[in-house]
Amino acid sequence: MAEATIRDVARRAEVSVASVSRALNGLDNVRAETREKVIKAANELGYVPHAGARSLSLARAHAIGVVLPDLHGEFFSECVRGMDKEASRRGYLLLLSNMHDDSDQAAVALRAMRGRVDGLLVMAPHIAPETLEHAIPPALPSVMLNSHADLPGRPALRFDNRAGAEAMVDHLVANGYRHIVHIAGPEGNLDAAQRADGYLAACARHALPARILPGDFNEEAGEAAAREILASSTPTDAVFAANDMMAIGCLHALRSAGTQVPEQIAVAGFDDVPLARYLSLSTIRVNIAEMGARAVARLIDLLEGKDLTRASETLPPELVTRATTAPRTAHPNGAAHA
Amino acid sequence: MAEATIRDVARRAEVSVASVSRALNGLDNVRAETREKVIKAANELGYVPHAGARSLSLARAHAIGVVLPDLHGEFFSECVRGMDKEASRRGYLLLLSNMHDDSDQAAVALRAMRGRVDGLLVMAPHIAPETLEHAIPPALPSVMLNSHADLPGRPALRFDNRAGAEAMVDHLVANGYRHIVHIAGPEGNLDAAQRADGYLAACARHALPARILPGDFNEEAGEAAAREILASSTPTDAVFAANDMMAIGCLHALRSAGTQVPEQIAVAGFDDVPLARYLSLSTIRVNIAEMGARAVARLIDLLEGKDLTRASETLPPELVTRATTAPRTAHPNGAAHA
DNA sequence: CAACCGTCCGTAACCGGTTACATAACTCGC
DNA sequence: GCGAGTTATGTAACCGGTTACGGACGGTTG
Repeated sequence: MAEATIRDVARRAEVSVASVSRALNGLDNVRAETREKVIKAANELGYVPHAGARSLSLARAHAIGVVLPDLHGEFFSECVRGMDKEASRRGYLLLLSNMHDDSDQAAVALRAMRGRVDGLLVMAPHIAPETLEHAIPPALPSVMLNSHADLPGRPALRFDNRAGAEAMVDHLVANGYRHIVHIAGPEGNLDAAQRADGYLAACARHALPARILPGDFNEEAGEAAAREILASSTPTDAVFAANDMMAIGCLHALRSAGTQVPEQIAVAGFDDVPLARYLSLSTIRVNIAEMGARAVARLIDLLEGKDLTRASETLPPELVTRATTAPRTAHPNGAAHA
Repeated sequence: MAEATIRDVARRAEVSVASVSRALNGLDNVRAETREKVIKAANELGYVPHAGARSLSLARAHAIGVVLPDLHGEFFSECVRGMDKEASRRGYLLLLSNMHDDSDQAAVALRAMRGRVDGLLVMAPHIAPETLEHAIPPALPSVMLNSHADLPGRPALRFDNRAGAEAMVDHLVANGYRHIVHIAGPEGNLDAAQRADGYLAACARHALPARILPGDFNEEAGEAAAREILASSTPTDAVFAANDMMAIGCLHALRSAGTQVPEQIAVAGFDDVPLARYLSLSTIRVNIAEMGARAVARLIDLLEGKDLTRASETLPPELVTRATTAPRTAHPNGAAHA
């Protein structure tokens, strides 16, 4: 019942464990005949090496740990998909762990990785850098994603949220919108804060009034914001939500209330989730899959000694203009499909 | 630089490694004073146990391996999310590995799990059962998801694709549609085959003509099918795609061509991806997250000796009716938003 | 005081691999 | 026929934990 070990193979092939190891790992100091005996025995026993034992003696697990917060829908899958693609291309496995919003739990998740992975990918926009630094086993190489500040020795990859938000405001202004409301993301979330900053900066630059409504990255927050906007007396001709899900909630709520989008109020989001395309929602593309893949690539380079810079990277944002922010002056009636 | 080991802690606390192990694992045969010394030393050194070594001597990794095929978008994230939720609740980590369509690669992925995980979750609707059985390390408990046939000793969880497809056809018929075309999934895919079966069975039951167009689960296939339908002289009043993405592709292509949905042609899908709700697409809900969570629960029960039945489960499908299959007779013009 | 018991702790074996080092066997040159 | 050099192989230590086993110690009992 129990799986065969290297010693079982050695016994059956009538050689030593060292020879089995050498033969199966393709070292060249093994007689061809011996190698064949070993391979035959291994096949007969259905021997599969015990990766745990292997990584213990090699001090190499060929796995990388991924610690992510609770991500909204597609974001999560895209991120993991990008990571997995690069990881499997380079022969690594991904060990996944969700850290929920609590920082103690995060510490537990991070510690659980010790001794099973060669390095860590950590996305924790909601955890203070000192807390994080303390929670990550110090000798584990790691790459941070969307983290607050740089941790010493740990490269970070992040999106230029601020530039993205500014680009969107610029776009809205260029298309004739002047009263732009921002629906913010959750308090304490770095992405959310940077997007709000970019919005404020751009408004200031254009000498436009700024108005921020609270939100939490969920669709319902977008709906609530729409109600608020419709009920309020402040004039509003565009809504820029800190993420697509809120923009979508807002879009639906506005349309359900009979408001024409974009004729009366334009709507824009951030992230470019697949849904956005179907709803013709203008947004800022955040290629999270690529970020994941790059993070893995950086980490593996680091592990294999190929990355000596340890520099952080900022990925440029990309403005995606669709029908929900069509130019204010010209608005053909039914140009709403992808 | 290197991480502290249990021996470092023992040295600093001036006790033996055995005491350190006992103290840190909460065994009761340790004097309170000793335990404190150990904890103090461990904290000072920032000691984190090496999970790999631990699992080697305990023969328990507290991790479960997940081997999935290339899943389309949200399906993947939902599945992993459900698994992760249950796994982290019960103190297990998830080791992820994509197996692409190739069965050799699948074997590699499965073997790489040996010695790292206590059990396996395998979704492989495209791999022959014998091949699979041969590829899974025999002593690894595992739960199959959507697999072809039952493997001995390995419980399987699957959706009742056939019943779901029948339910959708029944619904279309009840709503007055008579010329229903099915867009099939990829050749050799079990889900696809069962859905097609259900479609054929229901058509036969209603004495309706059946017509199947080829597809591959991607949006483009849905678009191609739409063109085919529009170009063909065969009358068609409803399209039932084997998954939502194809239905969505078809829906867009039909609308772009000026066809009214559902007035001229109804469209239905399968899966109920989040997008479906926004597009008011009728579909069969496949609660993949719950399936993932259940699979994890079953596997852990198996690992901990709580599940003795090893029985397979079939999860019932759920029909979700929305605007794209509204009754044929009454079709209010603009009832298309969620 | 000896016998006995319980508690706490340390030594060393073990999990399943890899590999440094020692050794054996074999070739080659002289 | 012998030493040097090369190559294939085996022995045992090691990776970092856990734990069976036994010893030391102190307290109780007869």
